[in-house]
Amino acid sequence: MKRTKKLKNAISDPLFRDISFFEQVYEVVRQIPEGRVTTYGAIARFLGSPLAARMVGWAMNNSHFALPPVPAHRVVNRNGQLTGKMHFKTPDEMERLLAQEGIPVKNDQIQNFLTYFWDPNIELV
DNA sequence: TTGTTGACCTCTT
DNA sequence: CAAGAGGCCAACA
Repeated sequence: MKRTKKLKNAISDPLFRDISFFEQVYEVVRQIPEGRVTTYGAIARFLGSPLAARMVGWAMNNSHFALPPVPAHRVVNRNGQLTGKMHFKTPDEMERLLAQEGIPVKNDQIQNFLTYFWDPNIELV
């Protein structure tokens, strides 16, 4: 499918949504329950591309445009680090949102990460 | 159109 | 055990 121009519109215009890798990522992220987190790799694997974790990162970068809003703060890297915190409105936004949901964060690192980890490959059959 | 660059992960020296 | 490279898909110059 030709999608160069179309996809560009889809990204820049939230109302012009298209089924793309990005959209799939958004869908998964929206399924993350409150107070739980998942990883880029888990999402990538769930979408059928275990090695496409970087793309998930890219998707999150554009998640600001997505409607309905995507809880991007619930996605961290494999170690439970808040690697994307600098891409929020304010650097402490991500940590604040997580803490608000009852997830302890210290030095950009989620404490007891495995306790809060939510794997779409298991939860979403 | 080609090359570089990502909010990353995994396998290989 | 540490370090490097490859891989994925899309954006941008």
